[in-house]
This record gives sequence, structure tokens and C-alpha cells, in this order.
Amino acid sequence: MTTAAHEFELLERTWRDVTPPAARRMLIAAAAAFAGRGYHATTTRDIAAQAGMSPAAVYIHYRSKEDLLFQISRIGHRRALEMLTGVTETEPVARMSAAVKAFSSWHAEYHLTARVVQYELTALTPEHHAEVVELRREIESTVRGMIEDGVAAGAFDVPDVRGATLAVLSLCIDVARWYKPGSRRTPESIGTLYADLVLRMLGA
Amino acid sequence: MTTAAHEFELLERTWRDVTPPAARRMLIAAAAAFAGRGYHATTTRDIAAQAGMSPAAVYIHYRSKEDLLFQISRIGHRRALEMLTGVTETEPVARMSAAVKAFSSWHAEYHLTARVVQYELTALTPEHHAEVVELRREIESTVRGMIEDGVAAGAFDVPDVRGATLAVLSLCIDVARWYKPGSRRTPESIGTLYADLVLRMLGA
DNA sequence: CCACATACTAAGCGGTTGCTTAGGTCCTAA
DNA sequence: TTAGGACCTAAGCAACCGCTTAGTATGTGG
Repeated sequence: MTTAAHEFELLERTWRDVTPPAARRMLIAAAAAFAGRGYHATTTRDIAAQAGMSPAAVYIHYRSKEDLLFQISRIGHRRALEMLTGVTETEPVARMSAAVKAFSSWHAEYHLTARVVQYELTALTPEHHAEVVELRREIESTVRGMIEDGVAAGAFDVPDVRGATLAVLSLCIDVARWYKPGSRRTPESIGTLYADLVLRMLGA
Repeated sequence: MTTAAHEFELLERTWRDVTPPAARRMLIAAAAAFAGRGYHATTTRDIAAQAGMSPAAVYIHYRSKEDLLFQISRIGHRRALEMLTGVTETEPVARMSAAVKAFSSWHAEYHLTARVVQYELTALTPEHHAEVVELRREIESTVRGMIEDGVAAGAFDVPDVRGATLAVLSLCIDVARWYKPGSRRTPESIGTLYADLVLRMLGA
């Protein structure tokens, strides 16, 4: 399979719950375009053409171009949060390791979605921005909780919990910026590498 | 002093070598606008208005809007590289620590410039992009060299040198994304925190 | 005094933008 | 059979984009 086809399949998987199919095709086209060129550099004509429809068809399914961005951002943030909350391990070190692995490898594997999620926030309307910031706060407090648990259990040695939380999230999020598919480093191997580096940072 | 005035002074300091003064005012206005709203969301009219001149005045000093971005990116990348090469320490651990401190705190203090440098790369023409990528390679190999020196001296315990290089740079660069001036965490304290976290990551 | 370069503005050009309108086609249910 | 809704397109509107042109003010060397 070509890289482009693989990228498309990953977007299909991310947005499979969106209906009707034409609305989904539009979201996928928008996500790919926003990730590749940025929100402001993407035109509604670009999106419609990629979805194989006329420019006016965008407005059958979405209120505006910004609405398209908001849907991608909202659902994308939920997916990112699920990577952290979906961890089943209970022991602090194993739990942290699994969370970092899932969260960082998600940012690699689904880097197109992740890029929109992490770098196009500022293009949202103030109301939509506030809604998304709430989800980001949940992500932040989830990670902070995991670090606090580890410290309480004596498994971590962390002088500055909030600072460490910042660094862990920062490290994982930035994967979406530099990751390029088809390189030697796979999402899986990035997850393993980062889980190890984070545990070292936390003095496990 | 207000935060806005402080931000302006930092931009003045970054671009003080640019002459004539009107060209400098234009660059500063462009850097602030590109950092705040992104390259594509910024109009040449925005830049000119912020610099207190007419829209046509941009083209007295610069070929195009993209040329403005290129100058910011080129000089900004050089400044970032200087943060790493300007380190005077020789002992590997102290050297790494000082480099990370300087590099990460630069991304906080000069976060407006750093944001343009790190997140607006893709808006450059292929030729300009290639020139800037060359500077980025220098930055990457400088950090990798420091890690290799530490490993060779037995001061670091790093299983994957290229992976660690990626993580160290990633951590520092991402500061430009999340840093906001006026918060409790100062550029200085971020530098100290990150130097410590990186040394832990490298098993110092 | 004038010739000329530098730095600037007012006006506007061709093209593009997000989005709307008017109308057509198809599917479904009474 | 037909009324009505869901979905889509062709055409285009007002606003805005990067950039250019024509012309003005200012200062400087001869």
C-alpha cells in the first residue's frame, strides 16, 4: 500500500462514526488539508474538490469552514484523551508507561489529526476555543494525577509535579510536529522510546 | 511595564541589527503578527498598519510577504543555533545542562520569534525552506554531538542517541507553543527545570 | 539653483475568498 | 401518482487578498 493510501485509511478509521458518508468524506478532506497546509491556507474549494464535490456542498453538512475545524478539533481531542483514560494498568509506573506509550504513538500514527488538534486551536471562535480548552485541561489533569499517584506510592522522584506534567505532555504532543510516516521510526517504537525517557525523567 | 511593551522590547532586541529603522519596524510588526495569528492569517495591510505605514511601504523594503517570513525565519534560526554554540562549558554534563537551559529559555523569552521559526516553516518557498532546513540540521547535529561526547566520556547512559537527540530538541522547541508571558513560570525557571529533566533522561 | 535618488502614499488591478441563492435530481412515503 | 424532503450543483456576490503603478515629499551632491 502507498503511504498516501495508508494515511487515508487512518483518517477513515478516525472519523468512521461521522454520518452521512458525504459529511465524513468532507471531514477527512478537511483534516488532511488543515494538517498539510494549515487552516488559513486551506480554501473551502480545496476541501470540496478533495471530497469530490462542489464548493457549495460543504455548507449542506457544515455551517462554516470553522465548524469543520471545530468538529475535527473536538472529536480529535476526545480521541487523544481516550488514549490516556483507556489505560488498564493500575501500578503507577506501569500505568504511566502505558499512558505515555499510547498517547505519544497516537500522535505519530494519527499525526494528521493530531496536527490539527494541537496546532490549529487559535483559528477557532472564542466559544469553540473555550470548549476545546476544557478538554485540554482534562488531559493535563489526567497526566498530573498519574504523576501524583506515582509520587504518593514512592515510585517516582519528582521535585516539581506541575513542571513534570508540562514536560511529559509537551514531549508527546510535539511528536505530531516532527513525525513523518514512512521513516524508520514507527509509531510503536516512538511509544516505547518515549515511555522509557519519561520514566527516567520521573526518576522511576 | 506592561506585558505588551515588554514583548515589543524583546522583539526590538532580537531585530536591532536590521536597518533602516522602517524596515526593522516592519519586521517586528510582521513577527508579532505571524506569531499571534499565523502567516496565512496575517495580511500585508495588518503588518503595514502595525508599523504605522501604508500597505505599499512593505514593498519598499521587502520583495514579498514571504520574504518577510524568510528574513524572520533565517535570522531566528541563527539566533537559536547561537544558543547552543555559545555555551562555554567543556565538561559534557555541564555543557549539556547549559545548552538545554539556554536553548529552552530562549524559546520562552523570545517565544514570538521562536513560534514563527518553529511553526511557520511550511509557508516558505521550496528554496527558502531548503536553506532553513540546513540550519535546522546544524542545530540537530550540535545537540547530537553533545550527547555523543557525554556517552563517550561515560557521563551519560543513552541506549538510542538519535532518539534522545530528538526528544531533547522536541522538549525545548515545544516551549514556544505553550509558553505565555506573565505566568509564574519564568524563562529562567523553565531553563533550570528542563536542564534537570534532560540530564535525568540522559541518565547523567 | 537644479538634477536625482530615496522613501513614502493614494488609488486601484486582477484574482481569490467564504458563503449564498436559485434551481435541479433523486429517494421515500402516502 | 405525486407531494415533500434530503442532497447536490451552477452561478455568482461582496469583500478581501498580495502586489503594482503613478505620483509626491524630502534630502543631498554639484
